[in-house]
Amino acid sequence: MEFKQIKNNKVYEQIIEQIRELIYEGELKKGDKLPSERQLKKDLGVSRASIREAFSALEMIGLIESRPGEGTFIRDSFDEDFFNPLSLILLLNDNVAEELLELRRVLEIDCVKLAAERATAAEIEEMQSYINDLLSSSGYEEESIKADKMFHYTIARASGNKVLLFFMRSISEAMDFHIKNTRTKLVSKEETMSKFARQHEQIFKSLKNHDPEKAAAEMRNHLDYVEKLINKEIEG
Amino acid sequence: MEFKQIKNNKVYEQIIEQIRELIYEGELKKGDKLPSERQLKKDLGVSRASIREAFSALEMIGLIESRPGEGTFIRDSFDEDFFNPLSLILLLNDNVAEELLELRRVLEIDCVKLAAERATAAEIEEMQSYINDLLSSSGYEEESIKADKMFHYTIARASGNKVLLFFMRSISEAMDFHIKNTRTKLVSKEETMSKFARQHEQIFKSLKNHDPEKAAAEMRNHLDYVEKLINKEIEG
DNA sequence: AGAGTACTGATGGTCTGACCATCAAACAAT
DNA sequence: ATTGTTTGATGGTCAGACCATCAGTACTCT
Repeated sequence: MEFKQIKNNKVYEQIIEQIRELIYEGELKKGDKLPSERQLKKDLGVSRASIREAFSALEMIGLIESRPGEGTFIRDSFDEDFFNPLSLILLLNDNVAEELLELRRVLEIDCVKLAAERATAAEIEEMQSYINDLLSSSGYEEESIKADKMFHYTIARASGNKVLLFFMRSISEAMDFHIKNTRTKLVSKEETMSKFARQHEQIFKSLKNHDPEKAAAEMRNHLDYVEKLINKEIEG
Repeated sequence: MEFKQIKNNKVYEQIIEQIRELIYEGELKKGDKLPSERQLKKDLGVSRASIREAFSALEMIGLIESRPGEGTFIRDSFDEDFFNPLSLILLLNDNVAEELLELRRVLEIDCVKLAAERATAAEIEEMQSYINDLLSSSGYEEESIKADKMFHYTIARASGNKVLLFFMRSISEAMDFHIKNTRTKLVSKEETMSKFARQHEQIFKSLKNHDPEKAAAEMRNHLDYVEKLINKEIEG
């Protein structure tokens, strides 16, 4: 005898499933407008409440966007600034700080290789400005942190791989909470920041010369230093 | 003059925000039971509908789980089998197939390095079994695909980095849709499968000997071959 | 005493109908 | 041509109701 697992899907999950399939089949594309809640209520034979549960879930993951008075639309890009739920989930796991550090390391090194091959003139110019920011902002914690993050972020963007960029951002966001205090302590030291700035410059030079291996080596060096500091700070 | 952006957060978003903060502060941990919807309704002064919208969103991303008659709980692990919303978002982007391939390449190579260092005896044994499956399942498409996927999946798990495993799964799921048909065509050829099996064996040997660099090289070789086939299939 | 049964209360799941705020478009007034 | 006004559709929120499910509890029967 063989029994099939009985799955008592909730209504809102079935609604999501249908929308999902429409996306797979290409019937729903970026920017498309979904039917109104009241229309869907008729079409699907369910209550508006269930539809709204489905919509809020889809909005949470950044797939759709509801605008009062207008309607509900499929988002046209996922690289905009929306809350990334991944970081929330990562929060709940133990030892996740170490794993995040490890993963960031491998991703960032691959990232800088790709960036060295593909970075455009505009992106290189942008990186230069963040290096300048870091040099001139010594003493101002917030500005320093921002300049540091933006430098790395721009590298990720210059990799030309949006999925990679998305992953890097998820990791970065998650790390912000796990290592928040540590980060502030690190950057508050004048000496550390000037060393960061110099390392960034080294990475940047290799990027500018489109030398992937050199850039990777410099990034490795930079991350070694960062991780050493973090470990020292964590362990006391 | 400087104006601040007015943000009229929806009620359900504010509820999520509060839960989020409770997690950050450590007041909510894995397996914890949330207050009932009716209790939260009183505490927060909102309707049950809004609370349910918040909950369905949190359930979508796999953070919580609602069980009728019992209550709502924080999930105790995110590596179980829940629908991964990331793959849905990735579907909407153009050229994402190429980016996924590129990203999988770099991640999988780093993955196999870590796995070579850390794989346990049990995991190595598991890999061996999937290699045997692949050898013995020639001709049966479904079994071959499963054996192939499980081999790679086990490597990801053996890396010991759960976040990395999570990312690999997201990529794998997303790729399944973008390259679904292609995959089936690839595996249907007897010749291809036997070659896959041999390459898996090479990777496995290096893993067993805990030789990261060799394993990475073999993986690179394997992925080169796979990507060559995929490109050939896509272009005609 | 032990095992099974029935009741009860709490919980999530769903639906209905209502009211509000917002927006776009058509229209009216200047 | 610009500025208000109206109107209808839409999303946002709420209250109240009913159901199915589950965990105890009290009860019954042996």
